[in-house]
Amino acid sequence: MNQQVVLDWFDQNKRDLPWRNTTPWGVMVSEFMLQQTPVNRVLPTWSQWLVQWPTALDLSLAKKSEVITAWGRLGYPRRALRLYESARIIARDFNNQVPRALEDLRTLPGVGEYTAAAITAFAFGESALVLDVNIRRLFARVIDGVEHPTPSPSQIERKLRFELIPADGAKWAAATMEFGALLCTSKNPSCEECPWQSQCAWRKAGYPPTDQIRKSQEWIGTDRQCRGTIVQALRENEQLSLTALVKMWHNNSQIEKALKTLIADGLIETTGKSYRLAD
DNA sequence: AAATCGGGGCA
DNA sequence: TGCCCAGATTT
Repeated sequence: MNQQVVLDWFDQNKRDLPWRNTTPWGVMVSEFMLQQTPVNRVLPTWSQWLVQWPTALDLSLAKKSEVITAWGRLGYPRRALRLYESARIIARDFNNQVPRALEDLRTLPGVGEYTAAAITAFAFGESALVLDVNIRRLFARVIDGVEHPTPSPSQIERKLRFELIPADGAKWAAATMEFGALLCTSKNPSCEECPWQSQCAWRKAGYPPTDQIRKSQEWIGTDRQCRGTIVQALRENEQLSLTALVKMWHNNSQIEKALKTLIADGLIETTGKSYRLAD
């Protein structure tokens, strides 16, 4: 994969979002608001929020009723209360500075795997495995050849996406996210404008709809069938990469389980990068 | 894994 | 109505 294509596209087409140039606290507020709420609806509320409470300490001194009111119509107001509680913790335990360490971020209420990685990348400019719905959909299409990603990322998906991160991991996260949000959209993607259209696996496959793959377990098949598919593929090929195996089955978590059991049973072995039949 | 968030907006 | 949205948490 040529990562530079997306990085160049990002330089030319990125939106001028206010949280691209702000404090770590500003980034953290944006990430809370953007959890399941579209960018355009967050914009005005975010600007007003940072004028009212420029730092975590400022928010920690507010009343709960003020916080709920300022959240406006963003939805899921429990996010506002988690941000409020996180602000109090940051003010009390972190000297009013958003913590840099991933493990510290994860202790804050409302900061899950995605948000911790996003703050690492967007607030501190450090490389992190950022997997939001936009990025996951982009890779599902270009690499895996399916329309939609699975409901939640598996260990194998994390590993494969981690291996794609180039030197500037923070820019990579922003660029792929913007790409998914503006071009590789969930509905009506702009494939004709996509710089990756010639190598997109989903396009090559004829844009098959994958709602059934995503939502129906029966369509995928049993764990036993998954193991059989892997073994048969390894009989026909000397060795296969994880990418190749995932393409074959499309259900990452099931592949992951099947590979573990096959290794435990001594049927296959791995070098870390590829798999082959055991002697 | 699946439901829930005492959600909201748009086609 | 159904789908989508820079997810997190609980059971």
